[in-house]
Amino acid sequence: LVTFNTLISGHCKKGHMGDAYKVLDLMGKQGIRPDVVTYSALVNGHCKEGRLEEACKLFEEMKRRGVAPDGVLFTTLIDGHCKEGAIEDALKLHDEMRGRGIKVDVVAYNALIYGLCRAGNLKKAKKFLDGMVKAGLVPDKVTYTILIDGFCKEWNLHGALEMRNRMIRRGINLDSVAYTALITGLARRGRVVEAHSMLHEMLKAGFMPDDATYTMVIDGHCRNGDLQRAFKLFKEMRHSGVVPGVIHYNVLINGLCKEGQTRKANMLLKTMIDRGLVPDDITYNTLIHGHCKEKNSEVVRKLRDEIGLVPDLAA
RNA sequence: UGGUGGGUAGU
Repeated sequence: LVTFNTLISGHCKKGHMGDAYKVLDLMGKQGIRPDVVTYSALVNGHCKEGRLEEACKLFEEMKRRGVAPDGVLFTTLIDGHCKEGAIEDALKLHDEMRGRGIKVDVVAYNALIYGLCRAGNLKKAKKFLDGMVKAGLVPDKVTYTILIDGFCKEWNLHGALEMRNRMIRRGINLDSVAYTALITGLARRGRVVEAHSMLHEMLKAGFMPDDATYTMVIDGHCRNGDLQRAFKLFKEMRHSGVVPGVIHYNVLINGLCKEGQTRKANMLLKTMIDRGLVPDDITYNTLIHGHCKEKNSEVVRKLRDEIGLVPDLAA
């Protein structure tokens, strides 16, 4: 059973649901009945590919077959619904879970808080935070990071910073993900100076900013029209061991385009290709957008012919 | 053996 479950979970994580079902079939032929772990892996796979109906169908099928759902399976479903924006259904699942006497752990609360944040209901998200504490649970760094990010996305930096303080008061240190969530909030708000100093604070605290952290500080400088600092940081980040990736180039190309420096943007595109990076659809859309604004549709055609980039529908 | 957090374009 464990062997089959391991295989099924592997296929589901890769998004190869067809293969997962082949293994399930094989498993049945061996006379082994899928258990709650098998179903969780499959349900998770369907959730991650955005097929909630399939996930729910399996869930119902499992119950019909007399397999009892547990907390992990409920959390999987709750998270799947939250990510599709179906927060009301996620809350119903939460009720069903409690009705069955299944305990709601930190991971389940985190999934719900994430969903509430995505729905823009920060008030209720905070209530759930209080609720989990009252239930005797200890919010962890994921809980707080979700809330920091949630407040940032609502442009409520005050709320985000409050969450950071609550986190620290609980003796939880910010890690690089939490820092980046905050830095993102600051950078998008045009508060790059603070974002940049937070990057230094992070280094002092012993956390290595990673590619995402640098992306946002570089992007912040670009949004401020300060390409000098953006490029300077782009060079500096190598010293932190961060290898420039497609996203970093995309951010810089976008910055150049926004400043009307489309020729330099093209040069940067060539540079990234020379360095062995593969531009993605965002690179192309960014360039097309920039060139169209400059009424350079000829250049767009040239980029397509010379570099062979294919615009997608959005472009 | 299964579940939760951060980054770029357009929309």
